[in-house]
Amino acid sequence: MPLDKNFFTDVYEVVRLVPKGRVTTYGAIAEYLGTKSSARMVGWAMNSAHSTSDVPAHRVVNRQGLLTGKHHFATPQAMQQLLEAEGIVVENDQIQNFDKLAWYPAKELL
DNA sequence: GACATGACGGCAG
DNA sequence: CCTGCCGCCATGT
Repeated sequence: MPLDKNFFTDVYEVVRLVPKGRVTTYGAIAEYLGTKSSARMVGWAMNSAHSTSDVPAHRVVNRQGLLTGKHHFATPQAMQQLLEAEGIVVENDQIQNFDKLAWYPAKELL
């Protein structure tokens, strides 16, 4: 069990801090961590987050507000269902009012 | 050890 | 406006 997952841990923490009914993006998290160029790593961290029940990965979407990672959930519907359960409107895997729901740790959590 | 891929994003053409 | 490539780091084959 490598403990060098400080990066991952940071990602989990930020995602966990996302207010209910809000969503964040891979780029936002990456930028907050200083590795904005490595947005992919954030996604990879989410992959690991799958084992962590404390990480609401469903609140993490890409820059377009598109549920790109829904396929990685237990079921492709789980992500959208969870989002809708929080009051977020999702249509065709696309979050509506994404610009309003977007939560940027580097800005909001400033 | 090298090549290909991945829950992304930005820039160039 | 749309398409394509590169960068970034880690993992799998």
